[in-house]
Amino acid sequence: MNAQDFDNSILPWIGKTGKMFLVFMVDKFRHHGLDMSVEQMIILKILHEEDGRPQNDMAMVTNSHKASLTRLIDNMEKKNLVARLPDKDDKRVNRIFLTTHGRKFFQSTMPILKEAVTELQENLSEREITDLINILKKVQANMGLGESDPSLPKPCN
Amino acid sequence: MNAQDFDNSILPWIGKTGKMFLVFMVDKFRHHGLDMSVEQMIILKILHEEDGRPQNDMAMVTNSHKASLTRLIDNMEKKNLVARLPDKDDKRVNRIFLTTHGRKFFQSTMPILKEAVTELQENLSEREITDLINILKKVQANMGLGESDPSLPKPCN
DNA sequence: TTTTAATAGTTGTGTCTGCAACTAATTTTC
DNA sequence: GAAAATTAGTTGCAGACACAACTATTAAAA
Repeated sequence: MNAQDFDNSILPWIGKTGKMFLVFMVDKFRHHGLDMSVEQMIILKILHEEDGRPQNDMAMVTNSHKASLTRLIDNMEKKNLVARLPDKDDKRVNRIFLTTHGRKFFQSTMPILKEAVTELQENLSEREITDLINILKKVQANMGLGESDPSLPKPCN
Repeated sequence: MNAQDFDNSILPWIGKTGKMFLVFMVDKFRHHGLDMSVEQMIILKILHEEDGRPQNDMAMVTNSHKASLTRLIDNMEKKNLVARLPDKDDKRVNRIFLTTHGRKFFQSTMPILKEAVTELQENLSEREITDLINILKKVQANMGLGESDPSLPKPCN
């Protein structure tokens, strides 16, 4: 394993593209005057599709630690984007709901997301887009296998 | 822009793969008993290729804010992986050098990186690997263009 | 040359992240 | 039914991140 092999592998490209993506998105939000992180956007999107999900579900879907979700939801509650409501049947469970403001806010960001998609995919053919997604699915599967190792602490706990 | 369009774009795939990658790498380091973050590994790799780079250079290369580099290098100095040495000609500049321990440590992680590459690329053909890298290059170029907008605060300042 | 501008780096503040340890509630097991 | 194990969530602690404001040094402009 020399430097050449490493640079010709997908590892550094996956890593750098992911990092650049986060910067790209935050810059885009800021440029439109939105005080919004990518993580908060993901939460809004999930709730927009299925409101009232348990907090623990959100941790699973977002590949985050449950403790991270606690703080993220805390901050979003402060901004009046979401609200915690205790589950009626299971008192341990917090269900997260979009507030009216949160729903309106998310809808107002749709044009920005659309703009981001357009810019990201500029100069990419339809074929390249589907190829990229399919290959990334394989890469995700490769990374996901490790989670099934029972000797390791599982994420999202 | 509906949910379907969004999910069929590369945006969520880039984002999720990037996040999974960070978790994957940290888990791998931890599994081998290494207290090491991806960011620290990148710094070690850069210095291994070109020792004594100015701190500001490192911020540019790693797409990080210079303030982030300050703390990252702080932590790596505490672990005796790198050392700051002031530039002789320009007293503003800190040059970062690998310590003997840092160099040895980085070399000991090479097998782990090799293992990570192998796992990431499992079930991927040579063609898919080169395709993925080439498409990601285009995506990076698409994200990089925004940086040239003079009205925006530039990163790495 | 003296003032002004640009550059490198640090520090304060706040967000997102994970891990470990904890509480409270629910299941399982005995 | 009571004890033990599991689950959901919070909190303390710490690493990594960005932005703004700051110091110190160097370069450019007047």
